[in-house]
Order: sequence, then C-alpha cells, then structure tokens
Amino acid sequence: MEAVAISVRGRYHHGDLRATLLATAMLMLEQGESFSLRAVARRAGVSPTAPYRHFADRAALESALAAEGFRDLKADLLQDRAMPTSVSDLAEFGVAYVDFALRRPSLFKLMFGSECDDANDDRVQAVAEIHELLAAAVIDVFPDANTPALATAGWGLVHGLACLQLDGKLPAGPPEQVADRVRASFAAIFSARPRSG
Amino acid sequence: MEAVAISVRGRYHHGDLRATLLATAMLMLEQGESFSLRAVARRAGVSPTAPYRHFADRAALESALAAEGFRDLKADLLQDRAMPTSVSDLAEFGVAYVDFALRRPSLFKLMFGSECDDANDDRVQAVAEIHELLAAAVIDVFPDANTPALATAGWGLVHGLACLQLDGKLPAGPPEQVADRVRASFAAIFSARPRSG
DNA sequence: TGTACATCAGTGAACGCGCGTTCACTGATGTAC
DNA sequence: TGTACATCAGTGAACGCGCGTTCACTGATGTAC
Repeated sequence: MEAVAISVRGRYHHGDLRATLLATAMLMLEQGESFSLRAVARRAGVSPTAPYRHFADRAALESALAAEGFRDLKADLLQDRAMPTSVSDLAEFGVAYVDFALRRPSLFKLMFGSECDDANDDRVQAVAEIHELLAAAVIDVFPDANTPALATAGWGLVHGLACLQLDGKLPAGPPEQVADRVRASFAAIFSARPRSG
Repeated sequence: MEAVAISVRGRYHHGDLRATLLATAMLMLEQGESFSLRAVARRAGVSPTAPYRHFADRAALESALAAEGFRDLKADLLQDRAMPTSVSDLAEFGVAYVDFALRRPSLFKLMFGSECDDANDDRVQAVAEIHELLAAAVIDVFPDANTPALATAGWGLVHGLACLQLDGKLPAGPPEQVADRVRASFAAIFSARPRSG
C-alpha cells in the first residue's frame, strides 16, 4: 500500500476522506457545533453521501469519534505524569479528567452520552483502558484498599464532578478555580473520618 | 378560583391541559420515548399548538419537567429514611440516587443533560435543594470534615456512579447488584488510607 | 508501453420524516349589567 | 334571570428546517495482458 496524498482538495478522489471526516468532525465538536453526518460532509467539502463509502452509518462515525476521544483522554491523564503516590498526586488525575471534560464538552458528552452498540468496538477497548488506568493510579496510593472497588469509586468521583460542572450544577468559574474544587473534593473525601469507627 | 374539572376528555376546553401535558410527558420519558413538544401534544390528544397556551416554548416544558424530576429525586432520597449517621447509612443515599437514575433514565438525562437557561427557574431552586440535602446528609457522619467540599465530593461520587452505570461504562446487572457496587464504592473510598500519612 | 476493463470513491437528486413555531381562526366560558 | 360581549383556550393549515438514507450514476484509478 503506497502512501496516498493526504488532504488533496478539489479532486474527485479525495485521498483520505476517512481521516478527513474524523478530523473535521472532531473540529466541529470542539467548536460546539452540533454533530450530524450531513454537517460533517458539508464542512469537509464533500457530498452528503460520500461518508457512506467509509462509515456504515451515522453511528459508526460517532463510535469512531468516541474511541478517539477515549484515547485522547487517556493520553491527557498520562501527560507528563508519573503514577501517583499520594492523594494530591491522585487529585491531579482528577483535575486532568475534569479539565478534559470542560475543554472538550461536546466530545465528552458524545463519548459518554450515547449508547455503546458494538460489543467488539475498539471503543469498548478504549473505555476498558481508562478503567484499568484508574485502577493502576489508585493502587500505589492505597496499597491496602479493595482496588477494583476503589478504582470504580474514584472514576465515579471524577466523572461525577466533571458532569456536574459541565451541566452547570456546580458554580462555573475559571479553570484554576474548578481545579481547586476538584482538589478540595479529593482532600475532603480521602481525609474524612466517620464519627464512630 | 373555583375547582376546574381535571382530565375531562373530548371537550374543546380541556380543563387542566398544563398538568396533563406534564404528566403525559413524564409518562413518555418513563417509557423511554423521545421527547418533543409535538409528540407530547399528540399523546395528550391535543393539537400540536395547544401546548403554547401553557408553555412559552419547548424549553419551558422541559424545564418544568426537570424541576419536577429534582423534586422527585429529593423525595426518593428522603424516602423512609432518617439522616444518615454512618458511612453505610450514607451509602444508602447513594444507592437511592443511582436507583433513581436507572429507574428513570430519560428523566435523569433531561434533568442533567440540558442547559439551565433560566436563572430564576424553580428548577435552579430544586437543584440547590439537592445539594443542600447532601450537605445535611454528610454533616452528621463526618462532623469534623470540610462539609461543603465533602458534600460536593459525595454528590460527584453518586452522580458519577449513576452516569457511568447509565451509560453502560460499568457492567450492567440487576438492581441489587448495582446497589452492591455502590455500597462497595462507598466502603472503599471512605475507608481508604493512603500509604504515607 | 499501450490498451481494455473492473473496481473504487465520489456525485446529486430524491425519499420521507419529525421537528418547533407562526398565524388567523373559532368554539366555549364567564362576567357585567 | 337573561343577554351582550370580552376573554380564554383550543384548532388546523402552513412555514422552513435539517436530518439519515437510497438510488442510479460517473469520473478516476490501477491492474492484467
């Protein structure tokens, strides 16, 4: 398979329309535009039916985007970071997670909002990797804990904070303020000592 | 204002169309049907434009439904329950929250998914009451904690678990199994002791 | 090296759909006198 | 108690919209001989 020219415009044969469609759709999500097959095709400068050469239907394109989103999220979480060894290290994981959601809200909603149809999707794989990453992040900080349960709880915590923040249920504010709220939440929940035992 | 007959069908003047529209829309959400002004009107046996006598637009009806949802959620959380005094009491709050989300998924998504436009809505009031309730729930169990931060964290935790479960990111299962996962998450996160300090 | 031809990756018109919303209307209600 | 009339709460046709998807097509590509 020889290298095919990428993003050659104005030709009948596009070159790499699949990748272009994904990139275009990503860009549109980023810009908060509403997502549709037709809109993506339009923006990519291609007829409304061209995407059908590369994706079975709207859901297939959506799933591909979601999978890419999960890989991006994983990369963000790992960015410039060793595995956490303290609660405040762990909190920075949470900060990165919430930050991703706020920076790319439409993508985040697409990733989590719509149903996973395909069991063999690489999207499912990408989701599993997130969960595993969280388990790995937690295990060094809490060696004595029930790791799977704690990983799920930690995921719930950061995901819930992200959603509540995203949906305006927590006071809006500049990123650093939101980050501090995440840190405060981590500090509060991991230092909480019940009244009796 | 004399009492007006409720749910009198087949008459030109309906009697209490506003309440009927809300109830119908609720029912449709409950049944997983997709929500639209026209669909609600159709189902209520009324012309597509009749709702405009009672709601300014689609968003107004949606907001009214969301507010009702928040009041229902609050009632569910308080149902047959004293304020928690232990972590496991608190976990039952979480169980009730997640259970609400799973029993009424479309309503839950509507409540949290769409933007809050109106600042003076009773919807905003209902949201605030949820947050306050969580703060109250937490204060007896953790008298020494930073209550606002812990209430936010707790909300994040239950909300995140609810969303992840709802969106198929956690393994599906019968309600009791989901409830146990919530309990395990609470137990794990509130008993976690970091390695150092 | 040149040509025939199959395959691939696009086009563009058309389908049927449901939506939110507007408009001018009309039937029913209830109040003032 | 009866009547005139304003107001209220519906109707139904119509608007323009964007959507996902199908279909028959055609221009470009690349391979076999």
